[in-house]
Amino acid sequence: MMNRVILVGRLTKDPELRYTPNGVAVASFTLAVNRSFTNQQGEREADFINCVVWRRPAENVANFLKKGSLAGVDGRIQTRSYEGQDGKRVYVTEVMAESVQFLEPKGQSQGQSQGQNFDRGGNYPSRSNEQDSPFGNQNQRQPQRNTRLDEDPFAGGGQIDISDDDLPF
Amino acid sequence: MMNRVILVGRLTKDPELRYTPNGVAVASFTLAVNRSFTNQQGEREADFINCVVWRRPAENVANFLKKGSLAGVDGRIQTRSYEGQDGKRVYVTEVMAESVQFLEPKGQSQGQSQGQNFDRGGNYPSRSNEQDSPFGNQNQRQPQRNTRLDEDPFAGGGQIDISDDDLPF
Amino acid sequence: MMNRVILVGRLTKDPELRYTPNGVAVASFTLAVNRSFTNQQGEREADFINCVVWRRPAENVANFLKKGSLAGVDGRIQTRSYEGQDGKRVYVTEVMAESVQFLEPKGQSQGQSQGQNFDRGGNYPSRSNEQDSPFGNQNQRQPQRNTRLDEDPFAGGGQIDISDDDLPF
Amino acid sequence: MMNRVILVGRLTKDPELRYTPNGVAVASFTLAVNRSFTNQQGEREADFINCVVWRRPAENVANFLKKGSLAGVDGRIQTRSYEGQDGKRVYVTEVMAESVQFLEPKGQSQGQSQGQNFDRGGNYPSRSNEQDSPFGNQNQRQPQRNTRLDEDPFAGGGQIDISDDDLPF
DNA sequence: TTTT
DNA sequence: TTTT
Repeated sequence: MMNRVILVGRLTKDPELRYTPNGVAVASFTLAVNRSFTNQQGEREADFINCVVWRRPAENVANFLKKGSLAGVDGRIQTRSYEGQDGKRVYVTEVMAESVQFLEPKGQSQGQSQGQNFDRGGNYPSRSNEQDSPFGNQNQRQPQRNTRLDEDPFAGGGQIDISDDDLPF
Repeated sequence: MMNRVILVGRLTKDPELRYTPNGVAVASFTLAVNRSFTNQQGEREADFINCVVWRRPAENVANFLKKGSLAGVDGRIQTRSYEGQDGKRVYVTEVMAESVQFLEPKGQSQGQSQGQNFDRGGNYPSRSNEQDSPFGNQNQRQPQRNTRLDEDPFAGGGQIDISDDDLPF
Repeated sequence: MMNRVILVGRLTKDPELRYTPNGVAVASFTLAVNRSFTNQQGEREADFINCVVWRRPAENVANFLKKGSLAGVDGRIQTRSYEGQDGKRVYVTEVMAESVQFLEPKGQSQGQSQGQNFDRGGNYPSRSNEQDSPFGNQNQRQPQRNTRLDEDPFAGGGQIDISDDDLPF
Repeated sequence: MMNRVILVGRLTKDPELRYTPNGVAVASFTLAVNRSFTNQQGEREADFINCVVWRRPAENVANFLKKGSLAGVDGRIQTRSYEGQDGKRVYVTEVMAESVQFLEPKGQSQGQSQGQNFDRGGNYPSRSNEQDSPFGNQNQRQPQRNTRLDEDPFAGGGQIDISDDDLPF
């Protein structure tokens, strides 16, 4: 089984940074990737691809990228599902970024670190629980949260009234 | 802008082959790609990734792959949206396969063409309208169909009563 | 069989543009790709990866990229061999770019076409002979040239006295 | 900077497994990747791509893959150079595999672990010195060996009389 | 809900 | 709605 995605595009908005109850950082952002071909009307469309990063690179993304920034992503496609507000299952396909590359030239935008690679360092817990570890082991009132992400980070859940352990991340 | 996806996984079901009103073949299928790591429960999960192919490779996919077949995909992530039955916009992220590789060994399953590459040949119309050309130019009662795919090939629209030019593909 | 390479890096020199006897353009250039990790001395090394492009994108590369330009490449790894000057076989591994992306911001360097994708258009001969077609069919005094490239475009063959049909491309 | 390679092909020979003086495993093998197109003579050529893996996945490769095995590689292109026997610099381009996927069906060949992913586990030292750490820090009579690999694992150095700390890996 |  |  292989699963590899590489993208270069521009952020449609500032990235969103959140923390799990256990203090693990997650950033989410959408990349607009212009197509290399035009449609029948001669227009160049774009794909809008939702991306997620964890831990240190998440914080780097939040610090160095903003709406319009040119960024590269190397990661995998990930699918999850959650219960929608109407009670039916919503299926989500997004890119889990393993490294994010800042492609904005030095000095342009506020980023001082051109071409820096926001890699997952080697000092993090084993990859085998990278998705689930953020939720911790204690206090599992909604234990399914440990297997699959149960909310959509792109759905704008911020305005919903949630207690700490309801947090999607 | 760059957009590249490579997947190797197994079909969750037989592929579905359809034709646009203009006679262009489209196949859709879902690839189950097992993750290389395990979750907190020690289970190996999978991602279920929807893929679409057009034209000749679509027909090859329909002829040579079936539920459980091991296949490789080289393509791009594509996003589209359509009007859901409840009137609200549904956003779809899927993989538009440019070539599909049959990785099943010879003789296993019915496929007689091991390792064959279901490439888009060179004899097709220019890539610049690959998404839209299937829908043709005439009879545009729902002209938005020419810019964006307006139905979800994975939503099982087959049972809906549609006339020829309502076909999602 | 699958073979896909994606690179983002900077040109180590201006690209070299040549033409085959049949007038087909080939550009070659080397991309310096900084590694995301440091070595034992704490230095960040780079990989220097030779790339080749054909036809229209070759001319775009020659027109829009120069030493130091940031570029993205989507292509395949290609291996060839040729007779070295000492009579022994030299093996070459390089990237055959299918599309080249100019990632330099507008106005920076002379390139006026930021983010333009130097794709192979759809109007070229079928992919099935993309490597060989440049050499044409006539005048095959060195017919092996039609099967495999026989000189190294990165070896600096320019200073060698060659007649038109000795050209490596 | 981005650097990503994905390959699916067959081993041209049994993999070679070596150990550094410090006991770190390195496997090298060549993947034959058939092209998806044919040349002017209508023949389907192949690219022969040298690959290297380190540590645990190196041992898995040595145990489960052999000549003819179908394998997938996810990694990066790496370039190095070493002093040739004639005193001139030899430049090498190869694929440093980060994970190797065994694509042979169960029971075919000796491999009992179909579809297993020979990933680099999470329990290894940080990626920042993945290339150099095998050589250790002590006994650096040829200190350049710590910065760049100085011999070609594909050159068949086995027959050369070398003491332990001369080992290329 | 989309970027230059 | 998921594959071996």
